[in-house]
Amino acid sequence: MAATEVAGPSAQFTKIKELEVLPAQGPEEQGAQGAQGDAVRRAGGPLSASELQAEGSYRPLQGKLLEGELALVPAPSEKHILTLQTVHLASEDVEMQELGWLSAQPAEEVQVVVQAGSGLPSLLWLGEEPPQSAQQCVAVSVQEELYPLQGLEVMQFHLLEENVSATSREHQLVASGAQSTGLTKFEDGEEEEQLLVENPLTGRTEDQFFLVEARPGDEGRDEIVLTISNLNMEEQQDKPASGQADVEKASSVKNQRKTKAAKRTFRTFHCSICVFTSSRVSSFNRHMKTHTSEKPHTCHLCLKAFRTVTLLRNHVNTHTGTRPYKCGDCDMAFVTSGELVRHRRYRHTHEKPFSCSLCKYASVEASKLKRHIRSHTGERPFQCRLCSYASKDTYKLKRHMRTHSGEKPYECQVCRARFTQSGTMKIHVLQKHSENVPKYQCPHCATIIARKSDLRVHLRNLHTYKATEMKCRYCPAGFHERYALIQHQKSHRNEKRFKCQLCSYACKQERHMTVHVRTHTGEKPFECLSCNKRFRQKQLLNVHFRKYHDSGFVPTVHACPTCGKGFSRWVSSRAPGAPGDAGSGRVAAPQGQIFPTGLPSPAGRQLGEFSASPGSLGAGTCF
DNA sequence: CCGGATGTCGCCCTCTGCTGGGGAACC
DNA sequence: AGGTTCCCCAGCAGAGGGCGACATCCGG
Repeated sequence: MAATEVAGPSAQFTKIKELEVLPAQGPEEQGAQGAQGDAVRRAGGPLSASELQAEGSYRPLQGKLLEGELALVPAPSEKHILTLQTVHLASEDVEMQELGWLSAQPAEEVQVVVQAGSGLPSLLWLGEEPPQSAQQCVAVSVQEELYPLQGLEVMQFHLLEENVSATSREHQLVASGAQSTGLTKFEDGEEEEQLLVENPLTGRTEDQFFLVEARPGDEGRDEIVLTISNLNMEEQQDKPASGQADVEKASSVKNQRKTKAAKRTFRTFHCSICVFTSSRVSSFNRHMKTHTSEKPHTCHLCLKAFRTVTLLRNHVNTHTGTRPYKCGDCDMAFVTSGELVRHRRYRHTHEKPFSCSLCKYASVEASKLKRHIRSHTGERPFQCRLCSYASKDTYKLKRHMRTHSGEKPYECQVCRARFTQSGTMKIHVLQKHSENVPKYQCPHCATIIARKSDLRVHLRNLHTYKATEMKCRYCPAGFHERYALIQHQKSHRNEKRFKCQLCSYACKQERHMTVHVRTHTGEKPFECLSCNKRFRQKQLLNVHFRKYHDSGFVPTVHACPTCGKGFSRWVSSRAPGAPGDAGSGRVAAPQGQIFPTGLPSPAGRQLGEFSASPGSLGAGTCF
């Protein structure tokens, strides 16, 4: 192991966390890419079983990295993905002392403790002697606040380059759900592919393999114990003459697997169209069919073609209604087993394998998590072609398009009113055509409001504390809540606030005081254009004009039902607020006259009483 | 080759909450 | 008589649940 020299990193270490998954890949691919100096990322390629499992809990970590908040405490059974993060280190300038030091001894298995959340990466190199520079090390940065350690049971640390002289290096960290060792999850062929190493001098590169298991240290989340299993040690001692590398593992199980692997002669099949590789020719052949458009199996009902008989059968089942997969807990049945599994998660088990790292949201499906994440990122991929609106999903855009088309697909069955959204119609039916409509009582006043959202507006407008004091219009009192102010001002309502300076007259309305003051000043601003007679009130002028200068004017006479005597006015003296009262403190008379209740008027009148003043029109008239 | 497991895309639905116009009450 | 206030109401968008249909992977 001492002979193993960790290749020097470039100016940037590729390391622990990044937004995307870095799937494992086959040795041929690695070799090819290494030769090209490219990154090993298999973007868009199919994921391995372990990756697929890990992807089940895809967690975008970028936002958290930036904000540095939100500690995750998921259930131990949750799956998490460990992604890679690029750590930029100016290799020549890095002060080694500034970083933590981890030395992986040339033993089969080494345990080191990393202080979590320190922000600084620790440097890990192989051997007892300190490295000459950071370039000979691998950066190990564990930011424990980014993910729960109990979810990271095993990692495989894969160094792709073998020499200090290399210009760049790549590391792969693969999260695995295996219980004890990451490699136990691999099927034979996969494992062998993982373990194959090429040496450039012999046509293969000599890679470094480590198995890194991370778990919380004794201090809980304050430190992290990395158990580093050296997978290269015996390779140095026991390299097969064929040149094919053999990689050792720490456990006896691994040793057995290594022996098994060493006995095999491998050949990998590399897809010329994509990055797929396989050690099984059957898998390879099957994969190659995915690149053809050949769909030999046609539905006899709709002529749609499918690649396999199974797909065709599932499709035909959608025509026939055949649903072989029946839910044991309800009456639902499905065409495929996957639909049943998903249904059971939604309705019965409530298992939600996809968790958001930024909030508590979890979902049954990855697509739902993907959609949810847009609410954090603000991403709106679906742009309206007619306006600036952009949506986070296709359905919202489609719904939005109704605002342009005017389409109202939802019709009320009672009144035939149409609505753009079903929810709007539902509220309409509830409020307009239902009994026992729920009402919302304001917790601060007696107001009852039909909709919760309107109650919210009510609370906002009337019961929100205002920093600046609001003054009463009529007195010096001040209030911080609008509702209290209004209630207080209402207490002034029946006050005769306007007091005459020259006599004891008082009234509620300023305009009445204006008229009254004219009785003191003698002012008569309203002049009859026909006879030059002047009046203090416009209303008096109007009455005068009709009576004396309008030949077509016929005064209405109200006859007393008892004696038949005629009167000019019918006075109603209903109590304010009673039906017929406009609520404005005015009393309506059948002639259309309005009596300001605040003005001096015949007192003590009851409904049906007659106003009889001395003068014309029999016993009483105001003319 | 088959079939189960898993992933992906799309559609539709519900629930929720905000907004602004209308109209009646109020001042 | 006119301005203001406030509840009613429909419009509209955000977020999430549930399912249909199909594709792909992989073990047997």
